[in-house]
Amino acid sequence: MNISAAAELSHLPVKTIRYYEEIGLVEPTRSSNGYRDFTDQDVQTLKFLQRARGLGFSIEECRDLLSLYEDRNRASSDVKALTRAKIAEVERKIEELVSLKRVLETLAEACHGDERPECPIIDDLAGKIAQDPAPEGQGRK
Amino acid sequence: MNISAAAELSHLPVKTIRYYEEIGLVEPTRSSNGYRDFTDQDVQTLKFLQRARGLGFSIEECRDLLSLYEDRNRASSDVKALTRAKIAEVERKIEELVSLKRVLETLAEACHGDERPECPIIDDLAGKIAQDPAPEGQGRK
DNA sequence: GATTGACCTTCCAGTTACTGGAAGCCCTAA
DNA sequence: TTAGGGCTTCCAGTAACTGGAAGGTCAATC
Repeated sequence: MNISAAAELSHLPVKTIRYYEEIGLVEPTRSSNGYRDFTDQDVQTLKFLQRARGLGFSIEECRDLLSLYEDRNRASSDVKALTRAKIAEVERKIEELVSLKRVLETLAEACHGDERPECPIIDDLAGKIAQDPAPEGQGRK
Repeated sequence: MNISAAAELSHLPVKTIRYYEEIGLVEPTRSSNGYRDFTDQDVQTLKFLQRARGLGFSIEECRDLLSLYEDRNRASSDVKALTRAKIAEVERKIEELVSLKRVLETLAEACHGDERPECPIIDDLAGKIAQDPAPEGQGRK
């Protein structure tokens, strides 16, 4: 089948498929007219890539997974290890984002958000760590 | 001061500072020998950028924040709006990652992870949605 | 004065994973 | 035969740097 059919079946853009061929993830044969000719197996590979990329595996990880996929003798533990590592990575990213969100929320809450120019967000970015003291009343009203 | 001093004070790599100059985020003057000469104000700007980037603002958002920073008449509501939008973005990313993590965990848990080649992770990636039937016993053993 | 070594400069290329666009075949239907 | 759509390759651009090469500058040392 032609590239557009493969694209439709694999839910990948045509451009992406050409790119995957360029970096050696798929190797469709060519018809006499020079068009790429995808087999059902090629489409399977593309679908595999589409799913793995959607799960956050990098291209290089996909390459590894693909060789495990094609290796009828691989140990499932190898695949599981890759998946566990990816889970840990995702967890780290989540934690980073959560703490980032906390900082942003603190800033947003401190900002009155009106027409006045005073802005604790800008002040914080500028390095004026507001301190925001007065735990026992003593500052401004 | 020279670029390495500015780098130390702003906690930014030298290369990054040169890049920021290239894209117009800082404009240090030049000494007679051609070296960049950073003022304390320039370093303030660099620190500002370092913090804002660390909080996940893109370069273009940093540019906006910077012009708000430099605009003594800006309304704090403008800054707050940018921050709120960023919070929403971070929340979306967190949700995506959480659901991604759930999928990966489901796969990892289903995988026995031993020397045998059968692997539900690979099967899933390959599109064999395991179905995982046999709820009333009937299959092997 | 010469040399060493750190620091500075510019410029080019590479990273990740595509995406857009131009120029130009190929194929089918009207 | 012409129009259209699909296909090809190749080049460039994205985001935000990072690495490296080639070469100028400076301060200290011999």
